Amino acid sequence: MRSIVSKNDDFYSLCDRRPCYVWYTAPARLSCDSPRCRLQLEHMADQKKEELQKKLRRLGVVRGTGQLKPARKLKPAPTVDEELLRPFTPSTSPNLSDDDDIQPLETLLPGGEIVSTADGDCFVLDHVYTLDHQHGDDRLADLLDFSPAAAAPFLQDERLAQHDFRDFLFLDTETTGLAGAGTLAFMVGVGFFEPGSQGEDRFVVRQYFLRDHGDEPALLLLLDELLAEKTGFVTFNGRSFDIPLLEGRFIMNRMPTELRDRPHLDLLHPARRLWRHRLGSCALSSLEGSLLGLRRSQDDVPGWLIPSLYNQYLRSGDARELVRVFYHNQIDMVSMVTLAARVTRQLSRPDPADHPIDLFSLGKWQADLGLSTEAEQNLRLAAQGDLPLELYHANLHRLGLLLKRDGRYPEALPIWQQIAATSLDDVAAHVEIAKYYEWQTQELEQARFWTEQALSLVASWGRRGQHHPVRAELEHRLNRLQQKLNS
DNA sequence: GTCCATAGTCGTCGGATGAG
DNA sequence: CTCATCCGACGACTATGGAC
Repeated sequence: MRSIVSKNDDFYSLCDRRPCYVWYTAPARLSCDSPRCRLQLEHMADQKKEELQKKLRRLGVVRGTGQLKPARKLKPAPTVDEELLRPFTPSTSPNLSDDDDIQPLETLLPGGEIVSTADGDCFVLDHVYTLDHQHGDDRLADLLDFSPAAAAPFLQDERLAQHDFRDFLFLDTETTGLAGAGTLAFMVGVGFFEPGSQGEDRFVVRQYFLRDHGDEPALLLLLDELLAEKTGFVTFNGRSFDIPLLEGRFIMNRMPTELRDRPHLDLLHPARRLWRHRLGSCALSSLEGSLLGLRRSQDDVPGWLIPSLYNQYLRSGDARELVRVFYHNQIDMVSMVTLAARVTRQLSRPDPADHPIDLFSLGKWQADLGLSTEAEQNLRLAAQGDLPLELYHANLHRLGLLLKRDGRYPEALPIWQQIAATSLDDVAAHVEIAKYYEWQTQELEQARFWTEQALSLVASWGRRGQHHPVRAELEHRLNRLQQKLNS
């Protein structure tokens, strides 16, 4: 088993730009500004850093390759993993280097079983949720009030309108790294609705797991069987990550696939468009806290730690730490269900009581798609709410543009005037008003007035306004208006 | 009818951002 | 040498309307 593991695994490498350590399971290409690096630094006390530096020197890892000492053999597995795990592990955490107490998977996850296929065996664990299961602020049943059809016009995929969420497979993989040809999905979690014994629906999370790399053909075979029963996917960033990765694995195992061609609701992009303005980060773990009302328990593990836990398991055969990975994957899957409900609800039945920032985000998306009626409604609702000034102006700009494109100039005018009245530096609204008077009503005096107003705004910027391109543009406009007025 | 300036639209590019 | 998507910026192209 050791031969599978590259000698770069569990590698500590020096970050290029600052004297901090980046811990990573592939050749590190991370900068100090990466979130992982910052997080790592947060959790690493100075004392620990020094200890690690000493250890790294002993291991022959130093900055630059010029002065490399021959590295000592890494046998037995160094305890450095432990050091890094400590901030995230309860103090009762088992000692990984204790070879006497290795616990195999089947003992730790009693519900799991080894399933045999024509291509070998694979560990499979099912977890069944009733639909009244509470997850954060929501219940799983909430999703079935909605349809993927709600997302069809927004994602511009009509196939989403033809199926129920019961026809979709929720999917989330845990892998040996972020990307690259050598990355494996050592766990594939799928979730689906199915009728229970009494006819009522339930939600099944099924996790396929590679006890070692040789199990992969069996995993793919079992996954393929399940895929045949379903038509589409719900994922979080699966379009960029999980699906291309799995497709690569199918190809490597000489199995035909059509994963990319399926209807696919990737929740990341709708979530970003709907909530980025209000919530900032739209990582699934952030959305759980800020949107779904969920706090992960102590049993969870941060995503970036997962590849090394798997490597640790491959080396030692001890699956104790992997229990947390199974848990993590399960929660991801269930979060996708309630997140899908939130997304489809927001797209199909926005509530006037929703946060005005969310109504703005939705209205803007609808406006971009040409859904003018709905867009106007939501942008006007948002404008009545309590928006931060910057978004308030962005909201009014989008509304003004919508009305202008619709030829409704007289209705757009008061919108632009509202921006001009409430902003100290919004030249764009002034220019729109000037255009309106010049080209729509030929009130050249008014047009000149608003152009001059805009110019005085730019002048108030001081040195920055002096050479700003908008100034030249405004002066050009003013000259033209002056000529028209003179003739 | 032609010419010109202006405004609006469309395609493209680079930077961010998620996924483990 | 991940990769799909979004977004803002920017240049090229097209449509429009006024002047002659």
